[in-house]
Amino acid sequence: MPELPEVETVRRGLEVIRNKKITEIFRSNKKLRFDSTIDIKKIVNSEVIDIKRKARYLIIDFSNNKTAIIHLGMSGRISIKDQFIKLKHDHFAFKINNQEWLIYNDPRRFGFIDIVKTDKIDDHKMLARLGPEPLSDNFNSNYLSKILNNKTINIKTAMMDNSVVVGVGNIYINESLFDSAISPLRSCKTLKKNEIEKLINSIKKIIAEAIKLGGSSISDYQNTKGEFGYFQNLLKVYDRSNQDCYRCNAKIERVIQNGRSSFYCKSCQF
DNA sequence: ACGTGTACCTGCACGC
DNA sequence: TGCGTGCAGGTACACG
Repeated sequence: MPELPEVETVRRGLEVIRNKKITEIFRSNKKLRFDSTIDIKKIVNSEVIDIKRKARYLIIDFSNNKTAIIHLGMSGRISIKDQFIKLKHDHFAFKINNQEWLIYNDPRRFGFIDIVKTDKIDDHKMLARLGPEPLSDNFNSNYLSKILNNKTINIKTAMMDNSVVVGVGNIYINESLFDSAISPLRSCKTLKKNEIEKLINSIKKIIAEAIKLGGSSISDYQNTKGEFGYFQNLLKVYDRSNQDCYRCNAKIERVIQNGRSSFYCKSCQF
């Protein structure tokens, strides 16, 4: 489900649990990406003191010096509901202040929850090798040129690597490459400085706009209130194979790169 | 050290 | 209707 804009939308929705107490916990016996032996009961009776996001990870700090790291995988969804009536694929749930429930549902189970000591969070193996946030000043053309100069892989695969830049997934990299008129097939090394600048600007613009619109609801993404995002209405290439290019009217092509679909226009992306 | 392919899992849309 | 196939927002790892 989620790239950075969707996770950020969920994070904002979780603000309603700030300063509230976890009064009860449910955990299914199904394994998520990590084993089900992680003891999430450690946070019962503690209060939520902060809700952050790093890359596509939700980071929830608790008053007892514990932190929950949650990733939504491909199909994870968090909702806040008045009642907890367990549905298929509900894998954990927190009762909040004895009144509402935060419920995690994930059919494919590629997501996870882990609980670590708050001061050890950066040691977590999933957070260890993350590149800059796309909207931060650290993600700039000096930084990116240095990285791309050494790479022989295609630009699309490189930009989806979380050690290069975080949170840019298959939807938004396809859109960003279209916006900057760069072919996803280009070898990193061949990008000129002005193209790198264009690409960075497109990524920043598109990610920011998608956050503003509450993310993209392609199939099942919803925010914590069960509402859909709107950015999918603005998608220009993603999932548009054989349809007309909005810029030049040629047909959008679909190719597979590193096992993922890429959509692009052969006649106006170079 | 880097690049590629595969595994993890369920559900859905499609064609026969 | 039913079955087989391919595809889906991500990430880590095992190979060459």
